[in-house]
Amino acid sequence: MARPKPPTMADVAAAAGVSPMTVSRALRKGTSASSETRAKILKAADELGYVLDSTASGLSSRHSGFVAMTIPSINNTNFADTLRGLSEGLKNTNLDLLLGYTNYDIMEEERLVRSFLRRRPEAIVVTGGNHTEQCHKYLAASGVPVIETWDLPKNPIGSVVGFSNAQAGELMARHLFENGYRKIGFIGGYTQRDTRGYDRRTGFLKALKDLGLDDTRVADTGPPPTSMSAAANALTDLLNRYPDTQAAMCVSDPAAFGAMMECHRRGLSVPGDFAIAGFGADDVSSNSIPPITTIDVGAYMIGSNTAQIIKEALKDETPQACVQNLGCTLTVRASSGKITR
Amino acid sequence: MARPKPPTMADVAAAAGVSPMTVSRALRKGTSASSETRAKILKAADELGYVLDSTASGLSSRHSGFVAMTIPSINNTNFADTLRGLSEGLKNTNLDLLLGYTNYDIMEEERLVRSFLRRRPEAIVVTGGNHTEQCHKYLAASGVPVIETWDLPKNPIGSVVGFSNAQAGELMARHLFENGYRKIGFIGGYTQRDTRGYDRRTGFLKALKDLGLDDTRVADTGPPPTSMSAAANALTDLLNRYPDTQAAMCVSDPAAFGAMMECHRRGLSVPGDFAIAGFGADDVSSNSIPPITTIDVGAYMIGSNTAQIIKEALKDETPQACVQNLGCTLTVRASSGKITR
DNA sequence: TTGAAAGCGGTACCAT
DNA sequence: ATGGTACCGCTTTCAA
Repeated sequence: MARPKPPTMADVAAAAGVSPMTVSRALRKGTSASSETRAKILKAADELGYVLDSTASGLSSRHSGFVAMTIPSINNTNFADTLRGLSEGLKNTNLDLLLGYTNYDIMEEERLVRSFLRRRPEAIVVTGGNHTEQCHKYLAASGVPVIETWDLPKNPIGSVVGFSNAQAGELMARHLFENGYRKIGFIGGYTQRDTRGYDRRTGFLKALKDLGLDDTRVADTGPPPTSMSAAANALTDLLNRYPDTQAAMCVSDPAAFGAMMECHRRGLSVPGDFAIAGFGADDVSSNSIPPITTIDVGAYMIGSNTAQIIKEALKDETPQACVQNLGCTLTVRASSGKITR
Repeated sequence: MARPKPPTMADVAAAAGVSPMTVSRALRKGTSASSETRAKILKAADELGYVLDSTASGLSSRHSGFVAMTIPSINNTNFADTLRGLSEGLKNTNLDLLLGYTNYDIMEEERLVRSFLRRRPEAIVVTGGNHTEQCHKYLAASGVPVIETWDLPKNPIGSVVGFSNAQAGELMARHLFENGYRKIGFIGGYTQRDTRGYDRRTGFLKALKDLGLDDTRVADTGPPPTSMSAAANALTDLLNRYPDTQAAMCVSDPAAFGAMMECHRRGLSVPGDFAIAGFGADDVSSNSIPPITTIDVGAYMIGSNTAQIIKEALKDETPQACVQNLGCTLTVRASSGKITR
């Protein structure tokens, strides 16, 4: 492509009648430069349409000025909240936040992490604690602060801001039990591609077993992200196989909504005939009729705490990795009211 | 921070007993290198934990190897679909896709675009056609292919893959009219922050006026993204001010869902007592009860066509900017069934 | 406050 | 197939 070469600092310097070094200083703040010279330089830069090349400045200064973050999906209230927390937490820094999306695929995550690390981010935030072996190696050897989120990995690479997905599942199982349900199923989370959903399911089923209940009432929803209609189909499947099931936890709130709508279409009232619970404190769970019992994981705080860790790490000579288990809380709503049968 | 300096190509070269130049070639494909040497080099690189510095290689080769994309929100099915289309369309290239999110704020977009352009992307994709003056200047002068999406800007900067949001609004107004509704409102889209939502509203109201109807029945929902509960409140507000309103279009499907739930809570059946329509062909609109009439904008295709344009542009000596109006289609569902009163 | 020189870590180009 | 050299565009460092 024979596109015109963008102007360089030398071009600006020539136009302003100063040395490139002076331009470099004038364009940054906190550096010594007479306001007169600076004005002249800014004018020249503007006229030329000059844009600083951070490829070059990064190479020279050894500061890329950005934080990398991988997210599984960009259609998810939860990750959106985490991103907001992180983004707002980094507002008062000079760090840009660049995102890459993995589509819930750890192979894709590996590719993405590799290409991020080549660009030498100041820190890297990943969603989840399950990575390919190679990806784990990359991160561990990267030399930059690594923060794993939304999970509690067994072998943390660096810092962690998360919660136990298994515990979230357990929490919900016990809630349904306490409300009188005994024949309880789980919808979604089969595939190991979404490790966090899988962990929730595992924790949920283990709790059922510990409570002496049947832990085989499971319906799959295909690969994540779980669509509402996939969850609706899974509910049908569950009821076909276990017609006496009284309640189900779904891997996410949108899934729970999909399943609940299927209940309604089948003439089952919720929770009168069938109780539903979700995960994630999504907008849809508080607005649906009935509102859906869910688990709130403090997604925003995951982000803001992560920002804090990054800022500390970049300040410190020898940053300490820290592991934060933020826990999660049950939000009880009408969809899982006490059993009446 | 006194972090250890990562190994460089020279380190790998020394370890493998070859010149840096040979390492450079061995690490790329499609270059001449004996398989024996290459193996030796790869081994050395792996042992040292070497990761190519694309800051440096980009500076030298003048190829950053990434496409930048700005998105307003990462909690939105529509943008997620566009991203998937773009991402899959770029799979067979060596281009990474890096995302930045603007939170529906064109000032934030300006900052983001500036920092993206400093990193010299191979192309830049922006959502929307409304930018700050400065941002427009940056993009126009960037020298890289610019693709504006999800809109039909009056002064395109480069290529465009979008549709007319105003036309989408008009389409829906005419549909409601044809189904017998005469007292019709609009929920959301007040703020100019979300230009696309604003355009839909403007087109909708203009069509009402052209049809000889009252075009003042508007309820605001605050800044985007419009939450379900904000839309529910707006519905209440609309009915308080115009109790005889028969139908409303909402700025998005989640908003429509929120408004519809509010109808149900107030004992209004949909569409019997009040008709609802949305925008965006979101999952929630096809799964809710009743399903919601919406407008499908072919979000995935916006992404895949954009990928195509990028590939063409990077191949060509003199890339041609192209403007694609993909249009949008009405999807009629039960929530806006023919008026019965 | 300003400038000159050196180099950040790679690749293009030209030799061998 | 491999190596040497210049240089990408900027900042660091040192000197004036």
